[in-house]
Amino acid sequence: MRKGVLEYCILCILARKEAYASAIIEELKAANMIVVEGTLYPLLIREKNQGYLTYRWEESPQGPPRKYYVITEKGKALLQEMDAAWNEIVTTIETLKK
Amino acid sequence: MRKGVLEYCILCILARKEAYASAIIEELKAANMIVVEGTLYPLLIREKNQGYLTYRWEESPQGPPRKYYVITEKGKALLQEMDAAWNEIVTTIETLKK
DNA sequence: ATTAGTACCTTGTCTTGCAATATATTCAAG
DNA sequence: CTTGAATATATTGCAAGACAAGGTACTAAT
Repeated sequence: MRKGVLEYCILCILARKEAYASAIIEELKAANMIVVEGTLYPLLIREKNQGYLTYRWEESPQGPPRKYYVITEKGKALLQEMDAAWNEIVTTIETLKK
Repeated sequence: MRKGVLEYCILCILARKEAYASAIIEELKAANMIVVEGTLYPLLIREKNQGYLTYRWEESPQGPPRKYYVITEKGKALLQEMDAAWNEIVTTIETLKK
């Protein structure tokens, strides 16, 4: 059921601070949402291709360089839309539960 | 983003009272969730095949007979799981939003 | 050199949402 | 008595997304 909410979660995370894929996975896990790399990488690439995200390379203190993703203005606009959509869904469920 | 939540909505509706497809669509529309027939029928059939729903025919006061879907015990159990999953997702979003 | 750890990426499969279209029943109007 | 409108159910074909599995590449320590 988490399907579709994932994209929203990613934008929420990146709206607060830029991050690289493995860090995003960790943060989601801490928030109780399990995501694997095979899901996340294509998603990030899609978002980047659509102009919602951009990225820059940064050296890692240990291991290969990291790809830090950054949310764009367009991405912030999308996030606002998704905030609204999310609230609507929550309201819908509440309505059906009453 | 509504993806995946749909199944949950259907079970919520049918947990309260049995209903036929067109009525479910109307109820969802009233709760602000647009669903079309090509989405709902396959979903209902899947649920039935997995034993979460069953149905019975009933004459309509006007038009062709209606297929009233009824939630099963197994369906109620699934609904409980989905309640838990849904609450978890809501909590996750709240965590990420803080 | 080899291994372990970290990180990025791709391929193939399955599920799901939807547009478009088809089929069937009832009833009323011509 | 057939045509059309309204109500219902159902299928097909396409596209998007989630994920398991597998692959590539860089760094540092042994």
